Amino acid sequence: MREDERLSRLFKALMHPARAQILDLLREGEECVCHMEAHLGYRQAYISQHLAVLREAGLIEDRREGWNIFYRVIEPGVYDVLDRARAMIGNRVPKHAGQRAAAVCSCPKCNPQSVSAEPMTIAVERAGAA
Amino acid sequence: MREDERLSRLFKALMHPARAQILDLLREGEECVCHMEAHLGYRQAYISQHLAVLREAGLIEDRREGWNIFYRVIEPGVYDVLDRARAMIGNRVPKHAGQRAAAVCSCPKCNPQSVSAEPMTIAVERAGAA
DNA sequence: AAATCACATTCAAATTAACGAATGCGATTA
DNA sequence: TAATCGCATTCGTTAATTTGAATGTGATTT
Repeated sequence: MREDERLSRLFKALMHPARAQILDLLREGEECVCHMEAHLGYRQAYISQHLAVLREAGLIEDRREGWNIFYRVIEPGVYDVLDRARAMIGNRVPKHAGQRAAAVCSCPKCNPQSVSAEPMTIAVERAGAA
Repeated sequence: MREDERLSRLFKALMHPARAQILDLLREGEECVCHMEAHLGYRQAYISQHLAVLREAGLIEDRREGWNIFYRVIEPGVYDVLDRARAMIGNRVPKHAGQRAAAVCSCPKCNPQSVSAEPMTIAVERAGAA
């Protein structure tokens, strides 16, 4: 693949706001899909589609662990690109918008105590439950 | 315009190889359209279309001088983005592919001696000319 | 083996980008 | 003012991207 094609493919991957959000979410390390779903507020299939674009662009790779699939950025240099771009347009780099609203997904990383925590139902249970 | 929209617009502008070439050609300073046409080998209208995209993305601005219109990069920070991107994918930054093949266009910058040089006909004139 | 969980893929419709061809336009010269 | 120069814009067609909806898949539990 030629130089300009690789460059084009990189920018094409960074072009979409949802994909930039996903990459920002992966700044601190690998995350599962349910984590992105919970923190970004997109539908699961929608996220999976953008993950496929990022994967085919060679930016991320995945690892399965039981039910969950964890994604991580292959080359941290993407963050240099993202940060320079934000600096150019005069924006701050997001302090990974997640962090709060913890344990909203059921992956073992978000719920270290109970290896197989309850499904994504949190405090708000069915109104008429016991 | 929101942050993510501005970021998206920037990457969308950098996405196309021809536009990256144009920006690389403007590293050393302003150039006229005929210069890009001569050095990049694209048709004039094609270049103008990409210049319009770059202009609407807020990356370049133009200045008229007689017959020629000179373009320049507004925010040099784009080169930080381009260079980081190339570094990430393991490519060198192009040493502005122009420079040689000088004076192939008729703009006063390429032909400082004769303010209004002959049109783009170079050595190869009409076969049957005097 | 059947059901379930987390996630991926396919399909189709709508939007947008790319690009060639043709034409328009402002400034300059004759 | 008519012709020319350098460049911009519009138009139409083709290709790519986006996004929702539906469905498929591998690992796990029962």
